[in-house]
Amino acid sequence: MPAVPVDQSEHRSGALLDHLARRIRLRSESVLAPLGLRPRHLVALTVLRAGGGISQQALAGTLEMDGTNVVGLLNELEAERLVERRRSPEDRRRHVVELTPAGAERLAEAECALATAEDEVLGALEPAERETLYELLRRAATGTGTLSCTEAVADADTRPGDDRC
Amino acid sequence: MPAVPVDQSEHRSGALLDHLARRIRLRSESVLAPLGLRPRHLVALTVLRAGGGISQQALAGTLEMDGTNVVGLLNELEAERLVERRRSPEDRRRHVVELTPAGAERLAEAECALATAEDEVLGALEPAERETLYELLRRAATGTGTLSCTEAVADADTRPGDDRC
DNA sequence: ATAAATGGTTTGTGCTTCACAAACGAACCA
DNA sequence: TGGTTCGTTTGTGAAGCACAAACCATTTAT
Repeated sequence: MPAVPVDQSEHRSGALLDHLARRIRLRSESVLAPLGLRPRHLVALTVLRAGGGISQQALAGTLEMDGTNVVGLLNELEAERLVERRRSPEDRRRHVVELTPAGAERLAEAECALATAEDEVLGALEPAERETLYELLRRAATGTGTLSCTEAVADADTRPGDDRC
Repeated sequence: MPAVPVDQSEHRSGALLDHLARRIRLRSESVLAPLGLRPRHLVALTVLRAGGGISQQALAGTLEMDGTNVVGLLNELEAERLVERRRSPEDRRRHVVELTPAGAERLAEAECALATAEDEVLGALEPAERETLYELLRRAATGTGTLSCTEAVADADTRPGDDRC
């Protein structure tokens, strides 16, 4: 038995994650509705912003949802020009899905609108802690190993003026 | 305009949280099924472990779900003796809900069973980071302000022998 | 060149979760 | 006594989702 003081590997985050996600989703739905979006859309847009130019089945893979349902989701997003399907030049069966400028803008709007919802749920955390949380979640979601902040920041700061919500 | 270098308040965690929660839930369902539990049960048990001896409508409040559906949830949990409803001595309309020893044990089992599911989803994070994530989530979920680790650890370590999964 | 496999699409079915409403008994409070 | 609150039951309806079947266009293998 090692001399390590306490075993802290018992802490399982699953239920907490589920709980918080639900609480945010409840608030998000009402906030997102006026924008014509549902939480699911937001997740898809976020994934596309993180790694665009992706095939539909790759998207279905990272979203871990059935391909047929991805079709419907993309139909809705494309109907509002938030997303674009282009045929891949290498394999013309494939659709390359990408966020349109309008989509990026709408996503930013939605995130702004969600600010209060998140503030409500994550109110117990200080700004720095929320940033830590964000970074941990992002890394877990993208599967990326340790990554300097620079990429994310560079990504978020390509919009010059409208930093304020 | 202050001299702060970059605005990092734009990072919204909602979609990421939703995404990760979904990924964990997908895996959890199959793992939890043999134990006769569903993710929702786990959340309820976790809440009860964190703050037991609570009334049903208080539980409905923190769970943010309809009271009528809480009844059904508790019925299922009580049918397996994981939870106990006792009438409150002060107000005999009220039910005081508490985790039974069997419930605590089952919860621990479930968390163990979920280890692999979480490992899969949170694989990109190192153990220390996962612990940080857990602590942030826990604080956000319980609404508790900055809190020393001691409580959580003391809570988790009342079981002496079975630390290993 | 012909056959088989693949990416995407459409349609339909069914399950599960959930919110919400209505009506009830029991207990509390005025 | 009457109004109110807690828990309960039952039912309804919407939404999210997985899954299957059938289809076209295209790619790949034989």
